[in-house]
Amino acid sequence: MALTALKRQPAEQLATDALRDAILTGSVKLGERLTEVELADQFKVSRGTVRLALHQLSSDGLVVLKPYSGWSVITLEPRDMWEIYTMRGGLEATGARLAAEQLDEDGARQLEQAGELLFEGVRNAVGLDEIKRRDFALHRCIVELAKNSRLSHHYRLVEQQVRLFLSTTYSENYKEAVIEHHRPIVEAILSRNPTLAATLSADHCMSEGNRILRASEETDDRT
Amino acid sequence: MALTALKRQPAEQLATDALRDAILTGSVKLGERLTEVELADQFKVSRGTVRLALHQLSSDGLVVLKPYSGWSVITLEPRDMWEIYTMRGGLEATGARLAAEQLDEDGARQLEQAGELLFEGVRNAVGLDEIKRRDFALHRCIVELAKNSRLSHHYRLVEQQVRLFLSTTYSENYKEAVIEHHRPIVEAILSRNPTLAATLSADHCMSEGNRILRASEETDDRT
DNA sequence: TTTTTGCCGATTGTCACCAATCAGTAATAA
DNA sequence: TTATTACTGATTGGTGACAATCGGCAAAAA
Repeated sequence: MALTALKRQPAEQLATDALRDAILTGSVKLGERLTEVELADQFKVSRGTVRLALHQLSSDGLVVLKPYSGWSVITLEPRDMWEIYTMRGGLEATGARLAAEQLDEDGARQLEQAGELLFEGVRNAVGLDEIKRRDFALHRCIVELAKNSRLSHHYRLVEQQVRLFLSTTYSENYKEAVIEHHRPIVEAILSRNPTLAATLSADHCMSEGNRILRASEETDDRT
Repeated sequence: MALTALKRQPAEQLATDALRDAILTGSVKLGERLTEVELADQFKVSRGTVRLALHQLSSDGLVVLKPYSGWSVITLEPRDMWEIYTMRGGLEATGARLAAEQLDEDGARQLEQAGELLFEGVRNAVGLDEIKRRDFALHRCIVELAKNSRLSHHYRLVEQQVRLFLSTTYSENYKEAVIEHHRPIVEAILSRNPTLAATLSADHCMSEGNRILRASEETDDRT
């Protein structure tokens, strides 16, 4: 008798996750219109269930509802990118500060591991998607080390929005910068320097934000 | 013809707001159990509507759902207070920094006004509730000056949680400290010093958090 | 032509009913 | 007695039908 507990998922949760995933992977586009009946048909659940899912995602800031009129996936203007990256910077700075203040043996090990995984990936030139994944994982690791569930929650929401336009914005040649951007942050935390860790994190996000903002402006110019 | 647009509110919104208000004012207690049917009866709406409202408040972190079992208002341990005040500090620091960076004539006027309203209230000894209101208003004013809708949104959520245990934690004798705590922050922003504004804001929240944490520990000791 | 009015299809908003699940209790068997 | 099973009430999970609202279009009036 050593069976793993199988977790039932209520349909509302499944629908929410499925739709969220569809939005984040870009299989439903930004600004696309969503109707409750159509989604209900596709997911093979009732409208009420879809409705609940949509409201959840609305709280997460991924879709918006115009009353009695319709749902649609949010759109992202340059202004939104600024907002999102500013938020990310602020939250990560808080996270990095707390992480550095409270770092223990176990946390140090996790952080080193997450960092090394990213750096190793860059050196061995694994796929760009994989690098992105490890990049996100490192940032998330830092935030988790703050041991603040509310911070983690808010950060997850912002991270989602980052993914949202990262799925449209590409960049092959920023790989080299990854190591030099992240290494100092990791080391500041490992050496338990809260102020430095916070400053570096905020700056890193700002420069990332500016880089992506510039990239998207170039794209806009072409059109 | 100069009639103000009357805004119809869907029942879901009304229910959400009413329940939120009931929780924040303490007319439903922390940890109290909530059933969908009972709420539906009281609000004179259907269960589906209440259900939607509860899910919304769940996203806001005010209530929690144990699947197939029941809803209840969240409870707040000392650990939660630490989390909340840490968050608040981080967000306000970000807000204050941005406010100082982008301050314009109009913003400066609003900030001075909000500050003066609070300080004047303290000097003239208006009610404690009124002081709290003006205190919140000043903090909110600063965050709004950052002109970042996402920051405002996240801050509102955290502010709600602050109210949640401020409704149970009292303190008559912190009035004197109010001016000396807030004045420097306001002036740092007015003098457009982002770094100082951020630091002061974070420190202010931390000390507030510690004060309330101590107060609640004393209360716990008595029981 | 221009403005107003009424209509219609699409979509969300609301409701009442039934199903699934949980937690505690009583009945039953060892 | 003790452990297992079956039952029961309460609560959430899910569905289909109906009502309210919106936006655009066509008909009618000016």
